[in-house]
Amino acid sequence: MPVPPSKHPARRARRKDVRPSEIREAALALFSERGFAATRLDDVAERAGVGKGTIYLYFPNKEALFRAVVRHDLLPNLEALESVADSESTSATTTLRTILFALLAACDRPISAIPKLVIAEAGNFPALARFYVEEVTARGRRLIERVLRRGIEQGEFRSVDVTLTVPLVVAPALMLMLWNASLRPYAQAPVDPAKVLEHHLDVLFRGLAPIQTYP
Amino acid sequence: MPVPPSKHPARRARRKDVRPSEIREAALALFSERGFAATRLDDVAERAGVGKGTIYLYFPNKEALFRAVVRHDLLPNLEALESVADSESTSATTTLRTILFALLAACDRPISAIPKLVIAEAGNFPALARFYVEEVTARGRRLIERVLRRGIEQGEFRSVDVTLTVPLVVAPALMLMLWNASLRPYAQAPVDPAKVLEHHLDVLFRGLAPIQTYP
Amino acid sequence: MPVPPSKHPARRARRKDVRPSEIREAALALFSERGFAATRLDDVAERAGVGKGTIYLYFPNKEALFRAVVRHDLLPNLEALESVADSESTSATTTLRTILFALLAACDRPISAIPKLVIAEAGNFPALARFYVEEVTARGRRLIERVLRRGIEQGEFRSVDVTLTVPLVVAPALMLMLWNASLRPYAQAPVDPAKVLEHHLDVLFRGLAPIQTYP
Amino acid sequence: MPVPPSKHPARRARRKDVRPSEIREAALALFSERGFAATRLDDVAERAGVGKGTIYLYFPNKEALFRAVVRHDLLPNLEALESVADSESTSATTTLRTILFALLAACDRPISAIPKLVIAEAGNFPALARFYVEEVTARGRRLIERVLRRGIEQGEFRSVDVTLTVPLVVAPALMLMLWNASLRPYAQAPVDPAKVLEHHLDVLFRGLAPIQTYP
DNA sequence: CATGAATGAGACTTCATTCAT
DNA sequence: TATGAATGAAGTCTCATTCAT
Repeated sequence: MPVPPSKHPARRARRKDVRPSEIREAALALFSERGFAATRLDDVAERAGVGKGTIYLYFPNKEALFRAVVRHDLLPNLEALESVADSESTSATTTLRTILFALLAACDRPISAIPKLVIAEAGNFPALARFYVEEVTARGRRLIERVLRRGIEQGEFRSVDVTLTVPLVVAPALMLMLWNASLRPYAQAPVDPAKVLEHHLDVLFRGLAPIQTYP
Repeated sequence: MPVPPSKHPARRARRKDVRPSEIREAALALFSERGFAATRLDDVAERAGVGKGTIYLYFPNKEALFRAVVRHDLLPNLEALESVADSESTSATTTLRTILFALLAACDRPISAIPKLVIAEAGNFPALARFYVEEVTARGRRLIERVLRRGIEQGEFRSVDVTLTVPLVVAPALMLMLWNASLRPYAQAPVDPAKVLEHHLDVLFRGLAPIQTYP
Repeated sequence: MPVPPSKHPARRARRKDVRPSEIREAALALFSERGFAATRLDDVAERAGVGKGTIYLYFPNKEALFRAVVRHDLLPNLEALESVADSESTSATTTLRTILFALLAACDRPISAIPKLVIAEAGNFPALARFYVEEVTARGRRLIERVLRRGIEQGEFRSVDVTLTVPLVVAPALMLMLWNASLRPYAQAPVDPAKVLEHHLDVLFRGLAPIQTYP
Repeated sequence: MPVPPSKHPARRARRKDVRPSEIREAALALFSERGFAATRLDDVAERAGVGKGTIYLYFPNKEALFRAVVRHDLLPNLEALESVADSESTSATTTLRTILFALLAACDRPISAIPKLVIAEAGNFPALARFYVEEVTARGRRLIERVLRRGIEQGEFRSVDVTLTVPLVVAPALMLMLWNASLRPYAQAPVDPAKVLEHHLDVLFRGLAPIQTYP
């Protein structure tokens, strides 16, 4: 019954409102490495530098922590992308380049593991999958569609079906993200993601270029 | 004289060498739905129509079953693709189309869940990840590279860096596969994968088209 | 992940259909000593001579085990009492004596701890409390009422309100049962329960005796 | 100049020596509902309107709180009963009536749950059980014995063994108390406790009446 | 060969207790 | 004095694995 005295007096000094973030960060790191089921909350606690029970002060259970991890940073980042995309001061071409390189840059941040996690666990967490589809996938799709439409209106792209084009635009960037989050450590000679993306934009923009008509 | 009871005469009558396949199939189906950790061997056994202990007659443990599931069908399918790719009777353009539509067709088969599984579990099964990288990813990459090189030599494509081009070619097809295996059930208005792929090929081939020089 | 081989080959030899009884018996013994919450399932398992997980083969959770423990032996015993009570071959006086001494005899059996358990946990298990009230308490009450009515009709007892009389009849026996199951080990000079019951019947029957009228 | 924050001025203003009572009252209420183990100290603190840590300022641990809850009000009440019983100004019959109705009246107060609690937890807290047996049960027994003896001496009762008679006298009242504290909420048509007690006294006093001898 | 009852390590979760503020 | 965030021991329950039949 009795609990012996603890030995981490320094911990309590930290501001209590950063605890949830620290726990989420630790959880994201471990979920990324091992997936949801294979991550033990003990390890999350240790990595966050808190006691095992502390997690439960901020998250009612493991699944809720997982949801929080997935949802927390996604929308701010998506909104940042949207504001970039909808500032019409630049060409659609430049905007797409900016967006895709922003995705590439995100590969160095923990958040880049989230797509892998959601893909892996969609079957076990339908509500989360729906959230992701509606708030991330669909919103991202509409974002790209707007840019593509603007490009077509401004004569940068030929008149393609934007709905069919979105996947082509984002697929290489997403693949780099997934690759980065899962198989890259096991690959021998990694290709330079930035070069791939540059090449992708080159081929894509040629493929979308207005058809030259000669008088 | 009474005959001793014999409860499962039918089961034993089946050819014993189909058991492993049945177990692998059941396991693949469940791993696809729930992932490796969340799949119970009881459920695999039930779905395969065998007793729980029977699995251990053919696979030493759960991880080995997972490896077998991942490895079993991949190489035959890859070899089939390779033989298609290397039959030089057709244009590179046609070959690529054939390959990508073969990937799309695989989306209706259980095997299509394997990339998702490998991506999800790479961190937990390094040996499997290495196998996949070397025997599937790298081999597939070389396969596409050969076709691209042939296309360049034959004047179908302009002279691009094939290593950088491979991801562009396959990314949309892989994305469709992953989407299909995870988030599609939660999406509202699904796009037609075949149309996407057709559009992808259209844009890709325009993007790779030899640069027109005018005299 | 892997579980090392076990070391209780002999256990499996027992007939599997006695397992639930063994587990219930062990659980009843421990619940009686410590109450529901303070009883660890590990201890139940150890006492039953089975592994910890074995309990879950027969009972879905601790609460279900508790319910099973409470419900299992009650009804058969109550039915036995009812058949005694309703065999009208003897006087109501004798029948009551038989019933109360049967309750006293039950004090030496584990089942005698059940009233204590139910009283203690009624607040936490309303469904169980309702079951007990309806199937044990109310049924027992009706049983005694029938005997009392018979006694009145046969002129053994004066014409009392049987509903009000039932508690008077059973209270001392129940108190002995509760005493036995909880505080008796801590008492110094125990009174002889049989003597108490005998005295109770003496006083009770005098108190219920028909009023003598003299001509 | 700003005034430093002071969040709970009202609480601290309360006389500090009422805190323990408030905590005991809250604890008694919750222990009664749920039992010792199932009651969380958080809930006790909340109900008492204090912080969780405050409990430990007055009680070294949960068990000590339980002991305090059990012991606090018992002795004063018992003493009150004793002073009633030992004021010889009335008949033993009236005294017994007064005592039993005092017990019945206590059923409406939280203290009435204590017998249930002690019965439930005797096995886990032997020291408490011994206290209860010696200071409550035995003392109560002696109290009733004195009254019975007085009644016999005064010719109100026939010459019975008082030790054997005590349980008969108190059992119905205790049963009403236990019933009230546990199963009553689940019963359909409750009997009127006062009527039961009145009937009990009627039957008891007839049963104890001196035997009429006719010259 | 095949089975499924049995096992126990291990994970999630709770909550009594502590202590810096 | 009072608080409540933090802790970690301990309990319930799951499930991969074994083995007697």
